[in-house]
Amino acid sequence: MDARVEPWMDELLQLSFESDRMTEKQKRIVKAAIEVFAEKGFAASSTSEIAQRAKVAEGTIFRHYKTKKDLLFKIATPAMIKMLAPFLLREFRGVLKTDYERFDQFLRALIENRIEFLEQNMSLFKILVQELPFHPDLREQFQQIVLQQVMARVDPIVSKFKAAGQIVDLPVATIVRLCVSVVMGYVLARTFIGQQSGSRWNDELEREATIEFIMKGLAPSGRA
Amino acid sequence: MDARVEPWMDELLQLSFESDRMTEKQKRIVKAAIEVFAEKGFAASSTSEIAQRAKVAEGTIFRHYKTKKDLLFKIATPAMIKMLAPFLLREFRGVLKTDYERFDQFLRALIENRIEFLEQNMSLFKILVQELPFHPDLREQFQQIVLQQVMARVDPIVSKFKAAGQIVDLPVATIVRLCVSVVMGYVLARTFIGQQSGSRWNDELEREATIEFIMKGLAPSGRA
Amino acid sequence: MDARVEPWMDELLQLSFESDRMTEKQKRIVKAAIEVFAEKGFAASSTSEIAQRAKVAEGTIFRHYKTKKDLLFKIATPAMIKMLAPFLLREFRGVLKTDYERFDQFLRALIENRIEFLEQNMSLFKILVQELPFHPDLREQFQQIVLQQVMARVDPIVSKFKAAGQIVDLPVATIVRLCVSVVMGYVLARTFIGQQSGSRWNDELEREATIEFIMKGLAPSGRA
Amino acid sequence: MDARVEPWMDELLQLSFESDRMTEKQKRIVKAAIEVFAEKGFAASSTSEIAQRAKVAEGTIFRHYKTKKDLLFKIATPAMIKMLAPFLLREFRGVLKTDYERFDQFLRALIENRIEFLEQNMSLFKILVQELPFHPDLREQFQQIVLQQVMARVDPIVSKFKAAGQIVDLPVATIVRLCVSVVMGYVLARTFIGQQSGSRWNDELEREATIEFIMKGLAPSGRA
DNA sequence: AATGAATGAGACTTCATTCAT
DNA sequence: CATGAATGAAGTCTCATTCAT
Repeated sequence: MDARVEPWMDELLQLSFESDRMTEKQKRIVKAAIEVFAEKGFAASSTSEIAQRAKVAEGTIFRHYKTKKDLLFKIATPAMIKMLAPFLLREFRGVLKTDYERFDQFLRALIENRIEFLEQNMSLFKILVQELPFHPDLREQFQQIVLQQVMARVDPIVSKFKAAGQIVDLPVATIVRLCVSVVMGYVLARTFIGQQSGSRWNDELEREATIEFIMKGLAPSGRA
Repeated sequence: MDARVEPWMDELLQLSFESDRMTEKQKRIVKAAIEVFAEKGFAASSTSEIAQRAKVAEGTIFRHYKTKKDLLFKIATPAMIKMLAPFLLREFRGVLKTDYERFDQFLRALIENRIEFLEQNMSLFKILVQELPFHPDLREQFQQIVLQQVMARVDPIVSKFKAAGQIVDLPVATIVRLCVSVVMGYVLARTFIGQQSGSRWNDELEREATIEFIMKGLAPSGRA
Repeated sequence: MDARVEPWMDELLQLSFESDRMTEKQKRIVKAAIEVFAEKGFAASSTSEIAQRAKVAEGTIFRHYKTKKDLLFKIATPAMIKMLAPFLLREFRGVLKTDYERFDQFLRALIENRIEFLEQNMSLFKILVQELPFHPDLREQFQQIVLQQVMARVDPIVSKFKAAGQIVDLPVATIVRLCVSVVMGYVLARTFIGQQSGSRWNDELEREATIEFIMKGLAPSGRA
Repeated sequence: MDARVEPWMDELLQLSFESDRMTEKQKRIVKAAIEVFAEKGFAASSTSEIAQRAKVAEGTIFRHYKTKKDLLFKIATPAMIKMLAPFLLREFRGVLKTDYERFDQFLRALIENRIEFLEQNMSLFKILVQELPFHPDLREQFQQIVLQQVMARVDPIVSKFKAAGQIVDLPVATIVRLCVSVVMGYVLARTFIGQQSGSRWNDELEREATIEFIMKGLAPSGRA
């Protein structure tokens, strides 16, 4: 349970919180870059626009980030890590404590925690999702950090509930995939549909329906 | 049930099958463009590379498509329509006949039909998903064609199963969202994980688990 | 004597005379580039200035030459070859016919032929001399083409005169080095000093002195 | 014989030896600049690389040298002077004492002295040769210092040997040009060819051949 | 219809130089 | 004196698009 955080992970974690060490201008650059990348996509974003929005000279960007791609990576890597912080950091690990008695308690806690995060970091999330398919190195990072680290921490918890007969007997990876799909779908729908002017999106209802859907979907099969 | 296909829809449908009217070179251009767009993303693709792959002169592309964006649209619009063909075209509407007795029969038929399509048109699908966020006009088309048209046809069917007490009493939009999320998650996982060299992806198991997950998740709540 | 021209050499030779195949604009670009490179040096030359002088758009340069460096190379390689044409091409080989009875006849013929060439191609020569130290690949080409090819052709001739006791018994390479040094010195002085306004450069005298200096310097040692 | 050193020359001479007054950092800057300039050429060298190699901040360079070009000049001018030191400075003037009985003694002494210097200052020499063509002000300095000063001192010596019938009756400038050409050719060949791995450069032989070549080339013509 | 040379706007990036600390 | 972050002009190069052939 007390899975140790590897040393290199510590380093990464610090990376993701080093915004303290950034100069004022660097922060403006990163903020502007996140905005522009999210709005137009990485390839369609120009460093000149980023510079303008950040109110710095274009050259300043390249003093801090060797290339445009470097800027993307220096944004994307910490973003990944922040998304996983609850799974990695001791102080965040409260949400993962295994003494939830019921799976739906655990699921609800996790989902609510991450949904909140995603909503506050929609742009980062969008950039990640958009660019992962086009940058093999980014994708590898994602696999190593997200898939492996998260799975390593989630597996024992899910396994426990499986053993307790609370959820269906499927591979943990499959269970996680199903959960993630549904939650992502919820977040996307909320973002796209919810933003539309005339739409009526009853968030409470949708969230409840989503969680219940997962719970029922994962209920042990031979329940009858 | 025999929802009429509106006139403008006819036009669109023809658009999506007008490959017959295309010259040999046009077909090569479209094929090359789909490849390149899917590989690198629209913004990072160059017309020159498309021309090279299509083995035509750069100028030829612009003889058929006013701009690069026009090329994207002339690819994306038919793509959307092809994806919806089963919902729109009479001859395809077999999969949607409402005389399925059970919801899972209907779901299974639909899912299998569309999964097959997606797999054969992965590039088109990828382009659509990638570019929708960046092209409001494309997005609007998507909403008008996909959301409205499909919902118009799916709604009565789902409503029937709801009325029959076979599935949970949630808004049809919510039910569709949940289904689509899960299916997309399945397709994505299959594509990403399945392609990895050392991975063991038991497709039959995963697909069955996915469908069962949906079925259970949508089972009427007060079932007991 | 009828040393065959190797196949790859044929190719190179054609390269150096393919100006026929060049479009009007390409010729202007090359001409402008030679001018600017010679005036400012390669590194200090800007493609924008070259474009202006050639009266083409900057982009046009890069349609024909992938990079600025490519432009340099596409200029330098044929330049080297043209300089060696008399040593390589059959039709030029008149100057090298070995039936000169005396070494000074041979030397004089060669020098005058090459001096004339150098004067008509001063810019090319200057570029070569300036850039050779900074481009290893160019230097290697130079060594393979100039040093090896020329030496292969000059060696038998010089050896003959050596055997005939007309010139000093030193390694051919040394003899060539001494001759080349002196001729280069003559050309450089002529160019630098001769161009100065108030200078009195008696070309006939200098050239004669130069050739006589070489002849005497290379006279057999134990002449007495 | 005791040609006075003009006052302004004193200043220059001190310039070239003022390294004593340089701070530690200045010395590092100059050393780094010489390295980089020689390696890449002035135009292709960046002040940032110089700063890095000198292990000083970029700003520091500009505290001591107003511009990059100023740095070049502050390097090049003393370099010229050092090269001429034997001709200018009293204490060095030993090599130039006119009481050599034979011209070849004088020549040998001078050549050996300068060759040694060149080899120990190859980078400086290379920079000078490379940049002279592109900086008119540098060139003018060179002409005023080198050509005029050196000629003023060399002329009487060479004239003496001419008068004594030891060497050919050509203008002193011509004689000097011939000597310099040959010596430069020797130094260049030694540097380029001698550095190559598999090359066999017999330095003693080459140097002796070079000097003998000059001697014979300059021998009085009507000697017979 | 097809070509591909030509264009020029604009992309990313470098760099000498300045200046507040 | 020294620093190094910041600048913005200028550099190389790409690219969608046009047009004469």
